[in-house]
Amino acid sequence: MNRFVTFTPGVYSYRTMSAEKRGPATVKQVAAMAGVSPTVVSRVLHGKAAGIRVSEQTAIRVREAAKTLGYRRNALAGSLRDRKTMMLGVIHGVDDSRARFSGESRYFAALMDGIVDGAFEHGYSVTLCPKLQGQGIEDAMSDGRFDGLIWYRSTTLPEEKRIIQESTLPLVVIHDPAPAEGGNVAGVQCDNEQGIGIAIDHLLGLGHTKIGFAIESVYLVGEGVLRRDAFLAVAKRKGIPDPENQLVYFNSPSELVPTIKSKGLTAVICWNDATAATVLRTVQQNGLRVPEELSIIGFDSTIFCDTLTPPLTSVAQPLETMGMEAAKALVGLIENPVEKSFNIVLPCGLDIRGSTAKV
Amino acid sequence: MNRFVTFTPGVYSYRTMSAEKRGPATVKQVAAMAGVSPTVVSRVLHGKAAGIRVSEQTAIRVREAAKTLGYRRNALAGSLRDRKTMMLGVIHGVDDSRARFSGESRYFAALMDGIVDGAFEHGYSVTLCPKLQGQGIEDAMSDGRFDGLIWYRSTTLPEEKRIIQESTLPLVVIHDPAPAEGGNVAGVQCDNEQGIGIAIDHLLGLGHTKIGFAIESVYLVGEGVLRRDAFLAVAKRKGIPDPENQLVYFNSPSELVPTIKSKGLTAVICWNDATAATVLRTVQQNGLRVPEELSIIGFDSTIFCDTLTPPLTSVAQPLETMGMEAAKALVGLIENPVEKSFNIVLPCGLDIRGSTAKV
DNA sequence: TTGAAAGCGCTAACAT
DNA sequence: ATGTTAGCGCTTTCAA
Repeated sequence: MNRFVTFTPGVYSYRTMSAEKRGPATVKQVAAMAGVSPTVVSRVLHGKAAGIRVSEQTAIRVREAAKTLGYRRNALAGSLRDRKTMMLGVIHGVDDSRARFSGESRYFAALMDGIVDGAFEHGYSVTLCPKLQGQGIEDAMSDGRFDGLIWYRSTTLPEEKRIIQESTLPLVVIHDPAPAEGGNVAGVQCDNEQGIGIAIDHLLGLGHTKIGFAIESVYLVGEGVLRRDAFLAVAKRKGIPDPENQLVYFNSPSELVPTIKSKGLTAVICWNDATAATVLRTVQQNGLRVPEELSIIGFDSTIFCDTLTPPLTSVAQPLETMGMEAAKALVGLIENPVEKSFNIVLPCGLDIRGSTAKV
Repeated sequence: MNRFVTFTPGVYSYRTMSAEKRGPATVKQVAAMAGVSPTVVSRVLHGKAAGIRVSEQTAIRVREAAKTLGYRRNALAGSLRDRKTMMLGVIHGVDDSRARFSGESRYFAALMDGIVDGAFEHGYSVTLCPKLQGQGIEDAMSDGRFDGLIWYRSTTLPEEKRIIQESTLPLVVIHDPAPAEGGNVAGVQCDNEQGIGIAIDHLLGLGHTKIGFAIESVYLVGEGVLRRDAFLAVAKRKGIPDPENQLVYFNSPSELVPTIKSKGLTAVICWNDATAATVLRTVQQNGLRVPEELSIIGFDSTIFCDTLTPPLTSVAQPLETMGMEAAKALVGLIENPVEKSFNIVLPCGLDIRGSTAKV
């Protein structure tokens, strides 16, 4: 029995198919109206130009029917069949809350601008997934909705490492390096060492030699450790004597001024802007003038650098570029899977504001 | 013939089904392993507690098989069948380019924070759709991927009005009112009249009576018109004489100072922050001191208000709230469609900075 | 309590 | 050049 009851050539009984269909017309309906099979409709409307093999006459009838019926391709059905959704998922849990676009830090906003630009350029949509709503990352990884995932994270839990390694989906991790094991994962990071390097160069150029690196002990994980190690490596390379002794670890701001004075520092690089703001406020409260008596450099160049007095000189991550590269790398992994994971490391800039001066 | 070759009870020959399956296991595979039909698996794993009707024994076997196989529900397949995706689309074309998260204006960033919070709260994901990549809004409306759409727009083309009216999908328009005709559409706007109202009250409180409203002629469309009309209405209501004559339309900044002086204005409300910045710069260049000789108020309270000298007093839209309300309204329309369109109008605040002072 | 069948909309593979 | 079949993974009848 012919399932397409309306196929009798020339007889357009498509109206009988389903008087009250919600939503847009389907290939089946267009086929009925044009008096052809759904296959032909699919070929005319979506087939790659190469192997269409449909008579021009038929094609015209099909296109007309499609137009009349207001046909739109159902992307969901196509995706299910082709296992291709043209959607990238962004997981953006940071600790226990989601990253925010607005607020003190332009971090996530700039990153997303890059991601979206990169994705759109290749025709992919970008979806923000609720991480904490029962939809864990492992669900997002395997519920079929995404061709690939971007994971913006600031901490590395062991549990997460495992998930990343076992991912079956192309994955880009922003901030952390991709795990050495496991394929089809890319990492995108800024070059902490180079970033600390330009900060130190800037200070050396201003005549400083007693340059410290400040970080709350509690932040000695993840990025904090990376930047501290970067400081040690670069300082050593630049010939700064005994950099280990220039480290300013602290638990409470009250420890800052004594430590800075006892080490005789004239400049402090802080592991991020928030810490720099703390240092700035604290030393000022203790009567030290910035930048006259102490130069301070932050890291991240968040938007509130401008709101401090004096405005904070800070190392700037190329956030938008990082987002863009992440999206591009992900599209690459999707379209050309690779065996080995790899990392993309991007150079930082230095936004010189008012918190640094000649010694 | 039994399609489920492995159904012989107790015989777990699921391995024969498909030795090399990419991606996660399916209900079929779990069924084979547990020695039941896919129907039962679906019922155990996803069925609403009410009508499950499966023996506890079987249920346990199914759950174990699911765990062993690492089963994950394929959201795509479910969505296709149920016509429910739990995804909201965000169209954010502004003129010819997409809205940006970072940059001078926190506009879109704050809006998105609200949208995402609102959506996540109800378990919906949020997808940013490329508007200009051949995927017009009409495609997004009917490709089956979204349960509803949020359209963030700053201009109103007639063509777009038509699309909105004819939308078959629940739709929320941010910025413009929902068209009177056509159902299941909501509009979200800030209360321009109330916003202008608090600006005027602030100025009246400072002793000003010669209060103008400035806008480039070219912006006398959409929101610009709404705010001008709001100014006229409020000014009239507050008893400011002849408000029509306090309007400062201009094509070039050079027209500003002569107009302001000829009208004898002591304060100017500008239709948005960018225009306010132009007015500020121009009058200062002409030797007028702000706020001593002229008070200036902007509209939108964008982040660069703080970077001007003096910092700009400005009417603030409740952007995050607007986004949140938009998402909630959309979820409402999805889950409980309404016949008539409606609008949500939210009150503005006034961020008082340094550009206003006693007359 | 459990299973078979059917179909969401699409298209590649295989006829004709 | 065009049509039939089958199946992506899921779940809701309906039947046993």
